[in-house]
Amino acid sequence: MEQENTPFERAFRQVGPVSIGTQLYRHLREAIIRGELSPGQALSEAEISKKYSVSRQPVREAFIKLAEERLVTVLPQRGTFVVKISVADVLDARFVREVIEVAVVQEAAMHVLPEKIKALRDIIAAQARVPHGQNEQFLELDEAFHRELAYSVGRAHAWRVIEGIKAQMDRVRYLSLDDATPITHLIEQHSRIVDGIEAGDPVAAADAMRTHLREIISSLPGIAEQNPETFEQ
Amino acid sequence: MEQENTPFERAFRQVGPVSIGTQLYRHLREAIIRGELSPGQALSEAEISKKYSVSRQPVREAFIKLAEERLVTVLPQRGTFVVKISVADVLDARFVREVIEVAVVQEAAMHVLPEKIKALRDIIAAQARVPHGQNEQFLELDEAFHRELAYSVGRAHAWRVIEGIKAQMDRVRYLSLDDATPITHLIEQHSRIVDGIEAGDPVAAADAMRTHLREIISSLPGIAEQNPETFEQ
DNA sequence: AAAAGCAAACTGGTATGGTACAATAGTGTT
DNA sequence: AACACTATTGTACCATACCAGTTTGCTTTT
Repeated sequence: MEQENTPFERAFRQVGPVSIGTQLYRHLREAIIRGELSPGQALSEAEISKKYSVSRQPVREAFIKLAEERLVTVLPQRGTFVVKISVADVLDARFVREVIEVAVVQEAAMHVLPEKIKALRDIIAAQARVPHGQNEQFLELDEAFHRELAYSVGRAHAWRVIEGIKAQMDRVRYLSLDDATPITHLIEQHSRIVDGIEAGDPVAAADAMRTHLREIISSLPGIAEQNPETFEQ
Repeated sequence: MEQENTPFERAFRQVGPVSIGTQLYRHLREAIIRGELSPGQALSEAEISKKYSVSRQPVREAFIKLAEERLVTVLPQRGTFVVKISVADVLDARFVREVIEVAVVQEAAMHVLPEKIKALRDIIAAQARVPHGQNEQFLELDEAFHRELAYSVGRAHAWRVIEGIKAQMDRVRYLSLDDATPITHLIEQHSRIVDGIEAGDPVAAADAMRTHLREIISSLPGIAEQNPETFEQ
């Protein structure tokens, strides 16, 4: 965890309609995806509740949501653990994500509004302005791009599914932030996707998306070799 | 809810590694999908906990899981409600399910093992033996068919996504059990899907799957007209 | 020295009391 | 009669205590 907090000063309190449990869930989720919590690491309810000066109850609820997302596994009376990354699972998840996003981009190429294309171009432009080394900011805009793409054709449910899969894939990306594909290359791929959409060419758009998604995890085998402790088996 | 329970005799208790909260989740999930709990109906923690003679804690955890699956919505300090079915959401969910299952069946047509084909044929044969009117049993075998299909090509993650989507679609199916497509017709469609796989013809298998999934919700507009209270807006 | 047994220190699961907020019914006012 | 205000009820949320398994480490036994 990156931020400490002094005792007697609780890090989280219920603010507005956002419960402490939900805040904890979001916080822990980010920490796991970014690798700040190591795969295999034990996370007890008591430990987390003490760390953030809250009761076990909201911690427990956060764990339940994280378990639903396969980011932790809860073993009754034994412990809760950050799940290790599985190469097979990531490949399987990529397969599902690819077929969904390819279908989405094909729909977009056939009947998307010009204003939506502009919104996508704006996100790409923002990515180009991200300073070198600000990888987290880049990944946020990457998420915005894929979200906007799904929403542009009214596929909210598709995005919901993609979002869960993306979390698993992003865990790998954070492990390979440096030696991964250069950012400029990824921006270029985003542009080609929008080019295909704007040209009304579903085949070109689909090909661009496939290339993009496969390149994202191209470094997976090497990463798994370099970090045996964070991967399953 | 179908089953009553006498006071002082709790319906649920923690048995083995399955917690009360998990049992409640499964029970309520089935009840919602089958329409035994009406869309829009309020479900308070206290009410459910009293009904099953358990504390509010496991009920609350069941609600959280149901909310993650979009089967209930929790409004803080206001109540928890069974979500109404949305025609747009069902269509959106079907879109995602179609692209996934079409991709799965294409993979299967290209390299599936003969023993897996036999397993699929066995499920279809079992469906043919289901007595007329035993719709729940038929739907269980329908789920087994689609699960076995995904597992036959090692796409466990794909099935996990399909499972969630299927819940939304099954809510509609339970509403239209009688006037829906005849069961014999659906069995025939399953057979054609396996025919395409066995013939090693990805195009035929994909077409059969598309036809099948679109027919499943063909009755959606009519059902929405007949049950305005259970649908959104 | 090795193994068996036992006790203490964990773990997550459950029950219950209290809190803040929202909705509502009722009362008083205009 | 219509409206403002108040008290009551009901909700999900949080905190805390207790429970039942699991693990761990020490002690005892062989």
